[in-house]
Amino acid sequence: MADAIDPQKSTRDQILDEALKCFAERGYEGTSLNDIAAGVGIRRPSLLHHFPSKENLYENLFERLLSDWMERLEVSIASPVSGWDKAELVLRSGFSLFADTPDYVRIMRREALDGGEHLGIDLAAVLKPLFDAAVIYLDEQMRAGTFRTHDSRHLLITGYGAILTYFSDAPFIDELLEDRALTAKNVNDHCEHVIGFFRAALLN
Amino acid sequence: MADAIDPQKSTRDQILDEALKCFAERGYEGTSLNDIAAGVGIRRPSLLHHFPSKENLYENLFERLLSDWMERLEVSIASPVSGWDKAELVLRSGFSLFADTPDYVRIMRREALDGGEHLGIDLAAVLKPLFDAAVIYLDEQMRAGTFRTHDSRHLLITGYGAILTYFSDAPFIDELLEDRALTAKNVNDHCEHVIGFFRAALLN
DNA sequence: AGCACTACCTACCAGTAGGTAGACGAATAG
DNA sequence: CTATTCGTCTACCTACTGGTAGGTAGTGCT
Repeated sequence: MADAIDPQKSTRDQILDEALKCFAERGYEGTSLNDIAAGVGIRRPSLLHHFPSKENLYENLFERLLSDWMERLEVSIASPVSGWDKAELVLRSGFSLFADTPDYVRIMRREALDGGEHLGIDLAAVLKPLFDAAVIYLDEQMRAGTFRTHDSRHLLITGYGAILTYFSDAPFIDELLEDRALTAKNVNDHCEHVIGFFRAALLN
Repeated sequence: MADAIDPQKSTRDQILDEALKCFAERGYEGTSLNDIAAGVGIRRPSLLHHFPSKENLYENLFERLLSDWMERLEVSIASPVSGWDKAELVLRSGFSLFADTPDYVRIMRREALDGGEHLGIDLAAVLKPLFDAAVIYLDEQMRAGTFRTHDSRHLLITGYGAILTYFSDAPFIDELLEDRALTAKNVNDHCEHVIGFFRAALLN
């Protein structure tokens, strides 16, 4: 059952990796510390030597997730392009971010579904500044006539759902497509589709 | 902790109602039979008198969900309108369906996230015929020039994500909107937004 | 009255959960 | 060379899980 995990990695990082995989696949309640420990090749008490509790492990994982994401997203958000190019850049960087970390997407999704019960962190509170900044940006573009008029908040929620779902619900989409959703080709196809769809909806 | 549940309802139906609520809120693993029984106001063994096992209870719930949905969706799918009117009708009936049963949406979402592990039913297999029919319909419209050209399968996945997310992730969206996502007004706003967005993307 | 049936109960079972205590061995520092 | 620290282990704890056993009211039929 133990995976071929890079033996150079510290046990702590191996635990975080394995926990990411398990929590993404089976959720917080569906994952036992024994599952994670077994995946790493140690016993549960040894795991608890590195993280004082299941909840603490989960929170560490989630903090790493959020800081990774924020870091990568802020780079593209801060870029100097404007108008549609900016929207496209953010969409593309979101796609590559999620394609690199589909397990993060699933955990994040589970957390949004639960309303963030397992966390000391308030997920929505962390993302809200980004949301608000995006609302302001979209409203400016619409006022300037660069984008067609939509309700910017609902537009963002639509985009959030459209993009994240492809990664979070990959096992389900596999069956609809009769193919692995997360192959490079399929991810790219979906990315191009979403960008084309948004362009058609936003540009005249 | 016991809710004000209509005392006329049979115990069996009260159990199904409470189970729906619990599974939607906390997931399959996160819900214990004690939780459900307590919500109904009976003990766990009495619950197990009505359903032989947790899994059986869950499957009963899910079968009711799927048959309700299929029944309501097929009515609008079978309607004689065509072109954009048909797409709009299906979108609207989907919205009213989901708005009526947001707990169903959350359970369904959890199932899609897990890949359907708790079920004898294969969720994707049930929905695939609808998916395939919709692909054929969209391809026809695009070939006829009624709709702009998109990848119809990815379009459907985008729509699936955009619509379901609003209901499944309602607790999270509450915080982004700083308002209850599932008020009649907000649901209606989101519905109008999504329809407007799809119209802009599909029609010239 | 006698019987079967429903719906509930308390008490219990084996199994597993997260978490703790304390021992062991290896490495390391003084 | 000793003392300490680190990471791991086995053995254990309590709480809770899904599920079972057996019993008991109440209902309605014969």
